Amino acid sequence: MSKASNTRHTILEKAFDLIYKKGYQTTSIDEIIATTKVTKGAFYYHFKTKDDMGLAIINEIVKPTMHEEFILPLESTNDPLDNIYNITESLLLKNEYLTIEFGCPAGNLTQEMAPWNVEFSNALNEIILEWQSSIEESLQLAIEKGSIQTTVNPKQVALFVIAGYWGIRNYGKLAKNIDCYHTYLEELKRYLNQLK
Amino acid sequence: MSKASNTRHTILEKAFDLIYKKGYQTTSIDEIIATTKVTKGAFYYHFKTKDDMGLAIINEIVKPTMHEEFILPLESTNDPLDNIYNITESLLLKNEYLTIEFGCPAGNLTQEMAPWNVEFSNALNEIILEWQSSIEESLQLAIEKGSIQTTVNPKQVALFVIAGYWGIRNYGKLAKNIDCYHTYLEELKRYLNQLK
DNA sequence: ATCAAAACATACTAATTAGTATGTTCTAGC
DNA sequence: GCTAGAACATACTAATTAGTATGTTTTGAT
Repeated sequence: MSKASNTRHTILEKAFDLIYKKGYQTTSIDEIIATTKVTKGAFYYHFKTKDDMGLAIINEIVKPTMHEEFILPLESTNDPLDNIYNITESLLLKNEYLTIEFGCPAGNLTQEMAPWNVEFSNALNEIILEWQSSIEESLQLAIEKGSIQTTVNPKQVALFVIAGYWGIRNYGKLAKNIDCYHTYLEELKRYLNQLK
Repeated sequence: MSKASNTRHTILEKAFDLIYKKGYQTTSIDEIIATTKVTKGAFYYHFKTKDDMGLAIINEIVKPTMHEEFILPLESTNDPLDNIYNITESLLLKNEYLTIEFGCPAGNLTQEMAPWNVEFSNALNEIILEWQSSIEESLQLAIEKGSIQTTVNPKQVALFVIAGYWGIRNYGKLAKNIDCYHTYLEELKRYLNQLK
């Protein structure tokens, strides 16, 4: 990686971290350049505006990360329902980048920005739709294989799972204790099993 | 209501509306006093700080409203599962104060403020715990009456329902279309029926 | 080695922010 | 009607904000 694109990437990563913890609007450019030790000139060389940087974070940090941690594991040969449970459990209890008090980065950005920034909204929507359709597809495959009931509606289940994940992430921000994650996972397991 | 307490209440209501739509941090005092046509002197006579007003909004607007719309309907004599479904449907599709693109006021505030404001966090947590425990209690009663399975774990189901609600509210902010609410409600119905 | 463009550095600006200082007016009890 | 405190009004401040103007340095191709 060239020195310049390294600077750009450093900004994106540190800014992502600040935004994940503090929110987008309340993370200032001054704060970002202070923690990255990059000057304002360098920042505005790489990004036209703050929103330009925000979009780059969604597309170049959030999107690939979610692809790796949410989508790819779904494509394993295990039972789709097991996959969904294991991915959720892993995200809630084992992921090293996410902490309970700060929630889900994509969820946070959606909550904060979706009503007021069409570009953010579209970029986030793309990511979520990708997640949703890969859950759907894996469920559809399971129906065809006969491993889950034919009355299962893949679209509904996918949405239900995603909503649950975002919701428990937000709940966790209040509870600040992983007990709620365990409780949630127990019920998720029951819910998924009942689809078999 | 005296003129003074009327001023105070007007501030709280209009500020709530702005904060619901724009977020807490990005709603300025200047904006609040502009839309309420109250002067800064009046504002700071009624509220020590912005956070003081924020707390008052949670305790005096959000809390009673949620009590009325989330808790009280649970106490009707219907089947608890029907109650849960009907309340959720009513909140998602029929509530006149809530709109899909702006999500859930309590969920928004949690997302934005929980990690950084202990007082907000505590106040919001109180509200959610009240909601949660009233769902729990109504499920417990149903178990005792024999109308749902004895293997149902009320704590788990309550958390699952709340997470789902907050999650679909956040999802809706991206989707900006009530189709997702209908899809979610279908699966919620299926999930709840399976507990019988 | 030269040179043009890429990459970065510094010092500024104009707007907005929460909050304050210092008033004036209204209202209720006497 | 008088008066004290409640209720409100106006003009300010200091800090912070995103973004810009105007530079200097670094880099890679020739």
